[in-house]
Amino acid sequence: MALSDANSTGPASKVRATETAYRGLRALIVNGGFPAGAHLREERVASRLGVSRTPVREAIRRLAAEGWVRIVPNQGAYVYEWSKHDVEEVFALRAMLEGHAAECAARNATTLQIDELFQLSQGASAVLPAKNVEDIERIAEFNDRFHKLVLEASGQRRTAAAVFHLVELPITLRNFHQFTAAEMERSISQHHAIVDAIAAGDAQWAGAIMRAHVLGGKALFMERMETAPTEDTPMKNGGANVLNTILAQSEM
Amino acid sequence: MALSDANSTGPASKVRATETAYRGLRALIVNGGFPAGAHLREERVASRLGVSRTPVREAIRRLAAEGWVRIVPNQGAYVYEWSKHDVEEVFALRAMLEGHAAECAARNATTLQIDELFQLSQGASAVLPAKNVEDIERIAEFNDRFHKLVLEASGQRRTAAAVFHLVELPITLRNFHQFTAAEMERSISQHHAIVDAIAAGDAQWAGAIMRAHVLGGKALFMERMETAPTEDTPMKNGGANVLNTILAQSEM
DNA sequence: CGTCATTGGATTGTATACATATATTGACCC
DNA sequence: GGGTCAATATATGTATACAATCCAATGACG
Repeated sequence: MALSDANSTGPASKVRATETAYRGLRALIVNGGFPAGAHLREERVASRLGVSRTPVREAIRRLAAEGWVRIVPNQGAYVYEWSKHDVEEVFALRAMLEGHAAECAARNATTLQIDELFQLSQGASAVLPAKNVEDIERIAEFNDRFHKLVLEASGQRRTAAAVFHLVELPITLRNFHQFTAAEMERSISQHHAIVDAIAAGDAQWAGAIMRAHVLGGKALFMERMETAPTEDTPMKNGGANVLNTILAQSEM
Repeated sequence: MALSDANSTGPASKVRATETAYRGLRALIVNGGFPAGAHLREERVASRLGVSRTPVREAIRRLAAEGWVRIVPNQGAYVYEWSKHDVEEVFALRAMLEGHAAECAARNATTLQIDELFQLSQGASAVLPAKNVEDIERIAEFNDRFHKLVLEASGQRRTAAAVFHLVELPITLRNFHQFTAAEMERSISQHHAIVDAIAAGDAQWAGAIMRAHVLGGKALFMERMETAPTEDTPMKNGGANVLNTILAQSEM
């Protein structure tokens, strides 16, 4: 989907080339254009994305900071592969960091922010029951903004940055597509509870729910993971990183 | 100190320019060459460090990812200032992340790693009581390697990266210089306890001590902070960022 | 006199050319 | 025939030239 744009050889419409490079390269990694372990030749990537090496270099550095690729000095960048262990680590970190953020938000959030959180969780509820893909997209959007806003309301700039870093706006949102109706409902109801806790100023409560919420997402994610890979993907080049694909099929 | 090298206009010896740019620019920020809020003009920085704009750009991106500067598209980078709030956030994050890492290390550490941890904490003890600056440097070195090794032994790659990110190898080590003999002894004895806990495979214990250890460092740090700034530094340009100076007078 | 459009300077964004380091391949020697 | 060394090719690291963008100052118009 988003790939069609990234692969186009023509000049990248009118947006900034560095953004084109970043999104395009990440899409290529996620969708298997560059499989795990692949050596990212700058020029090759550049021509493939229709930009020059400079923005590609910046994109690679950024992806390295976010943990997608590994840079070897004077040798280049190689794409990391996501093991089950990596996924577990990411969820554990998110539970810690977002839980902490929720605690801080319970102490620091402004009434305006609380109100917006309320409206976001209400907005998601209003869509239920989701009937089509469009509905799901809307819920995902609400979900996305909700988590972002909690991080913002925490006033913990570095915590927020660390979470973004981890897997820029990751999993919870992105695998919403695979949620069942019941799972979706539960997730949204947890959002309501988080708002309540923050509004009440109860830090412990807010943190506990958020941690449970994230770890709940992890459970669902791991469930899906068991079935997807280890099938006919010989871990070589073939069908790309199924795992990566699940992780961030974002691209706007 | 390290500034003399960073300010030299001559060609940066023979090492990589990108590294020169990164270290030099960070040193300039830390030591007040660019005060908080300053606009980092790429060309100006480049000429000041004796390299071209390209490595400077990479350095800026890297510093942005680490939270030292803020990038505004099409406008440039501005150095962040470290408020008391920031310091508290960083210590809170470190307590969480390093505590978590200690827990994982208690589960995953190899006997070899445990042995090395033991030797590192023993090595620091052997230096006590510290008589001169050189002794303190050696203890700081042991301390540094100890914390790094715990992160490595945790097997949590991303957690380790996040901690590095936070304030690349930060505070604990750097303000060792200001510790009293008693404080130093206590810190090292806590290292011993951490090794014991990891060796025993007791995750909860290891995590608890590590958290206490980091937060103890925070208390000492905040104590020193009260006295240093808010004196005659009108928060403008004057005597640089005292806070930043304390935070990372690393350089090597 | 205040507000808005225009123009000029300065700065970032991007592309490309050049320098340097690494990996590979082939030849030569053992 | 295998191993080592050297030469070459390829890729990254760095510098610089050019384009697009933004900010500020200035002048015109209401």
